[in-house]
Amino acid sequence: MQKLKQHKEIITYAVAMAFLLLILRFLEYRFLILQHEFEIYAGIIAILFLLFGIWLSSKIRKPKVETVFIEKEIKIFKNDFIINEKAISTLKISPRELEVLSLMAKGLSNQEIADSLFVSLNTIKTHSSNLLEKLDAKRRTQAIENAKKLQILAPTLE
Amino acid sequence: MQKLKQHKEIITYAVAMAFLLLILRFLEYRFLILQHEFEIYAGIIAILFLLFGIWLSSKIRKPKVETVFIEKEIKIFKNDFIINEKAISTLKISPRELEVLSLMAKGLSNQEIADSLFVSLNTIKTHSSNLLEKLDAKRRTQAIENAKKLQILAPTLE
DNA sequence: TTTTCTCTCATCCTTTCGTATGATTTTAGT
DNA sequence: ACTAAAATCATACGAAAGGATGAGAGAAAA
Repeated sequence: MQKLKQHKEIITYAVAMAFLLLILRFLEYRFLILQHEFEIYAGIIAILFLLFGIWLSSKIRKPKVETVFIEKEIKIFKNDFIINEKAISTLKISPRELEVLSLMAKGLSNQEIADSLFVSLNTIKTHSSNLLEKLDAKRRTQAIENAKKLQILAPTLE
Repeated sequence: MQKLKQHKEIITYAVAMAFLLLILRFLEYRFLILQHEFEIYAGIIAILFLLFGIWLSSKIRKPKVETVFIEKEIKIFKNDFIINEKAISTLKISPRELEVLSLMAKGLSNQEIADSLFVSLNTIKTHSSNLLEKLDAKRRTQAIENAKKLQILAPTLE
């Protein structure tokens, strides 16, 4: 059954061919006796097979495949920021330090950070110092820049 | 002459057709006398016109074009950062100040900025002070943050 | 020519930041 | 119970950063 389906086209052509030959036979026995009708008979055959050829051709011919590449632009927003947890753990930055770091990046002073976290200025200074060392920075501005490059901090976007 | 060229194909088909009919005639006079050879004659006509039909079809018919659309994904990273010229002009930030600002954002100290711009530390301090006032900031970290929010500086992306 | 702007540099002073060091307390894991 | 890491706080000093102010040089606009 599957093979029948696979060779469906070939079978179709074969049937069509057989049908044409049958017509041929029919015409042969019908008109052969009448000698003078031969030209008409030949003409019919010619037209018939001409048409058959045209039809066959359209079926047989493989369609030209034209491949068109549609360039689909996929905009990737670099805003889909994912915190680089690995960097944080490898640099051994503690949660509290990270907290301080993010407030630093917002432009707060040590005193302001201390106030908002309800700890002393000295505590923030210690965190700050540790952060600078862990982030290999000499200044807080550099620390912030490095942290953003390492995707430890989200980029500042409007 | 031009018309000849324009109808070149049609003429070709006409000539081919005429040629085939000529063969038909020839075969007619050649084999008609021999009655028993009629089947062969009919077969030849059939094959001939079948082939002619196929050939004709291939010439006449427009080639079947099957268009295959393939979506090609093009990743576009959207860090298409555009400097907010308006903000710069409304805040009256001078080119030199902008230069200092961008170096600041990279984490350089005033001394390092002075060295890289071949000016004195005092000059950079002046620029820095002016920048802080223009950007409504109390600290350089805040100035940088504000500048990035105003799209005066590009965001830090890896 | 005069004015304005930008860039430059300086001085004095204050504030903030950063380093070094030590100590206490809490939390979490062994 | 012991240990290690984290968080807290402190003191003291030195290094940057920031504020206020004045001033000179050069270019461009009025």
